[in-house]
Amino acid sequence: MRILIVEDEPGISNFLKQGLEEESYAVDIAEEGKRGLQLALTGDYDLLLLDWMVPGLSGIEICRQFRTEFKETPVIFLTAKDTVDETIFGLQAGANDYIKKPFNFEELLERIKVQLRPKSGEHSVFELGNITLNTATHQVFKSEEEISLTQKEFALLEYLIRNKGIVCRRSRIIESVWDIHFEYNTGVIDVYINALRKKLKLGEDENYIQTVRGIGYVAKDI
Amino acid sequence: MRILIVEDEPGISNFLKQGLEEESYAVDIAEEGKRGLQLALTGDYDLLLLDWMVPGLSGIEICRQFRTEFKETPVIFLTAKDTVDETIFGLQAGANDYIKKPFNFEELLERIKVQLRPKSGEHSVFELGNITLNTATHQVFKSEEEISLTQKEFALLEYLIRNKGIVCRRSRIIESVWDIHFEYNTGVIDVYINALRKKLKLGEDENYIQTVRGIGYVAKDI
DNA sequence: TCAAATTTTAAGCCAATCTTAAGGAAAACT
DNA sequence: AGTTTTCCTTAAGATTGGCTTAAAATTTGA
Repeated sequence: MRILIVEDEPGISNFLKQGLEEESYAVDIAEEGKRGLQLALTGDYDLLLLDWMVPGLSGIEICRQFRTEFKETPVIFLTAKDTVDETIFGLQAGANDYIKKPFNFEELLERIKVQLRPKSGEHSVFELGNITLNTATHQVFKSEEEISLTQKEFALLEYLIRNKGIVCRRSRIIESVWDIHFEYNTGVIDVYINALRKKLKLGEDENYIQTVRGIGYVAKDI
Repeated sequence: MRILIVEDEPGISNFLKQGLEEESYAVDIAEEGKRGLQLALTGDYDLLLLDWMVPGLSGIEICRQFRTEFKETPVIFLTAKDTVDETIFGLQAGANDYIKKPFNFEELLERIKVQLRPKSGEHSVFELGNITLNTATHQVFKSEEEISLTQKEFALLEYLIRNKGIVCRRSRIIESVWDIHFEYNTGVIDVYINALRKKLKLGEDENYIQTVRGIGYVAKDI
């Protein structure tokens, strides 16, 4: 996996280069905007790390021009700015994620992994036992039969299936599916799990959505 | 791992408590500053989450006084304020990190893990003989077989494994796993040790959980 | 704008889990 | 050996948390 860093502070870029190379990424550095864009367009990278402010061309501008050519390659911003406005601005420019300086390297690494994950073979079709979920067409089938799910039902099922085999904690589910971060003294999850099990007509031997008492739920092929 | 939250808004603190407990931290809450400081100084916590503004004593002041006694224990500020000045002020008071409200629980969790990493050893997978315990997925395996444990069973096993080779006193166990600080004339530990041994089907030659008469228990790979 | 579909809240019920308690077994001490 | 202490084991009561349902709130679509 090849990563391009566009960053004018040698301290930061070298630190990143070393750390990422230890994780066996191939890393190039550009210290100036135009050079950065040139490399980005010609260098066949799998991911871009752009500083918000670089001499020559701003990270934003690099991202925008880069996006006209490469639609899929993920871009992560490193930024000292943290107002919501500018974040949104950055994301509109086509960035996939951003991370605030000073940042934690582990965290950056996690975000890089998240961005690279799709490339290393993510399909839009997921399976769970005899259930098929297609995120592209937004359809769910059980064996041959199509199951009609509402948005939330679909989102919940998708979350569980994407994390197949991993116990999903309630707090995570409520954050990821409902985007609620505080005060969740709510029973929505239960209601939707119930709806899913019902609509999917999970029989005795089809316990694909198991509850883990006190923690949450887990999807299993059994 | 024991965490103290000093926060006067019950909505936030309860949300945090629940979320963190699902991640198997032992959580106490103080809603008022002086009480918070008192607990912090006496409670043997591994990490403090301090709200910037709490009635009684400000988070800053709690942090400063706490630091005169405990140099190592990490402190994270929860703050609605986000100006650089105040952040620096907070960090000078001895905080290890700060996070702005409204924050994302995942992010907070990451930061907590970063702070606790040196102590906890970074990994979420622990081993004891042929037993594997994964705190991230909340699963336990013996050889290939998955063993289903309840919350308390899991917490107890985790505590013992994290302290592998170290004899764990009953009083410590009851503090860390049950969050009981006084009055431990109770037989719960015995009951749960018994349940663990049973569920893990520990045979003659698999005495991974040994009792130390008069003191407590110790986990050993043998 | 009104009706229908979806989402969320709330409450009672039930089952899993947690805790207590008590009798028996094993170890340590006299 | 007898006594005492500590631990193991079991079972029953208390508690918690999840399931289910129905109704209220919200959103969507005609």
